[in-house]
Amino acid sequence: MSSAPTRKELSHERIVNVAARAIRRAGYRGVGVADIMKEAGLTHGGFYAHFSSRDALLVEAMQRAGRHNQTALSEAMERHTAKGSTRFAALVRSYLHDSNLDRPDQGCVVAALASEMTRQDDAVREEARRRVMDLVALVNAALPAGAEPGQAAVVTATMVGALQLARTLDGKAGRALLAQTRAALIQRHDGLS
Amino acid sequence: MSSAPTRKELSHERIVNVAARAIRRAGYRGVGVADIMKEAGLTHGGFYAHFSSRDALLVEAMQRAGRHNQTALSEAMERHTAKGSTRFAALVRSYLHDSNLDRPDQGCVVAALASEMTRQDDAVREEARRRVMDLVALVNAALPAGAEPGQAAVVTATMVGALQLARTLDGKAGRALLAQTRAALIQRHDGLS
DNA sequence: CCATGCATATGAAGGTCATAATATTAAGAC
DNA sequence: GTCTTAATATTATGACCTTCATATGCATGG
Repeated sequence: MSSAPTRKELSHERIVNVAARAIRRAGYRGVGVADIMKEAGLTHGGFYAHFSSRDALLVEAMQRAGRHNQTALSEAMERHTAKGSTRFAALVRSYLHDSNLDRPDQGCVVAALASEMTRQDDAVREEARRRVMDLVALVNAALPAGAEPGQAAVVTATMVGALQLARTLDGKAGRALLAQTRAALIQRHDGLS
Repeated sequence: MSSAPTRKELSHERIVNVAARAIRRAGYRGVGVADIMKEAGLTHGGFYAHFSSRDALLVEAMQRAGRHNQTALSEAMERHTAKGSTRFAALVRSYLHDSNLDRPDQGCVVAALASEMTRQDDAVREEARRRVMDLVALVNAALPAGAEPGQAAVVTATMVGALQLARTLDGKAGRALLAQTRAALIQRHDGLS
């Protein structure tokens, strides 16, 4: 299975990776099947040899995006804890980094799609729920020991909301909002800066 | 102007009110011109006698929804401060009330559309920015005197994110997240309760 | 009270773009 | 060299935004 990826599996991977970026950049409905296939170097005709429906692709794309987010945040935590920062501060600084303002296609999939999630049908919605729960779990694991239960959900909501509002406001105001949110979260849950 | 509304003005009002609910329920792209006109008791043909484009309607609809939100929150604050609650606690309890889980078309327009705002073109995006700024201003006015500058933005982000995440999670988990967020915000910024 | 004229709404149609399905061609394995 | 896999090209079907010619209805003046 993993030893020799067939040509079809390689194409499948490419399509999913392209879609994982596309939905974060343009939303669930922002990019069509034809565009995604084209960006993956294929034509749209063969799409249904890979996925049973457009929604099936969306589910895989969200999964892929979520996995990328988790590894990126985990790596950021490893990197900065080595430099004396706490895991939580590293998480907050990475999640709310200014670079995420311009590149939603590489940022958190939950923040990129949150307000559209409730409008998808069952399979996509279910995957969206998992993405939210995984993100809360990651935040919870990064919180200093002894934090009250439920704080992880509140922190997650704050980060998701802040990223969205900062993207809606223009550059300067957006960066200010991100900075305020970073400072508030780190001060509140870490004590130190 | 305001003394005798013409027939056209009445129709216009109906269309905008319908659209203000529709975009919060289904998203910017979720409902077509024909659907909105139908729900307003008209046919889609005459749409462009009222609005120069679909986007022009979206701008007015967001404005309308925002105004409704502001008055609803203001009224909730008036009502509950009379019963001994602080303005801020009343705001948080109203914004994050459980009833908003099932009725996004009556809740905050920012929470309903935040992740889609960055993908609209100029006019709609500009109005979206105003909606965010107005919401932050409302929160700021409700914060106890002496709050640090910038706290309003963080509180707003928390409320917006919490409502979105709670809607994505199912009923029970969603209500739990809302409750945790209400408690955290009120305890943090009010001291009491 | 009726007729006239403008304001307003109707319903059909054009054009674009989307998902989905199918037939055909190209490529690779045994 | 045949057989299977995979991608291409084409088509069917249907939404949706927008425009336009036509019809309707309300208000105002005679």
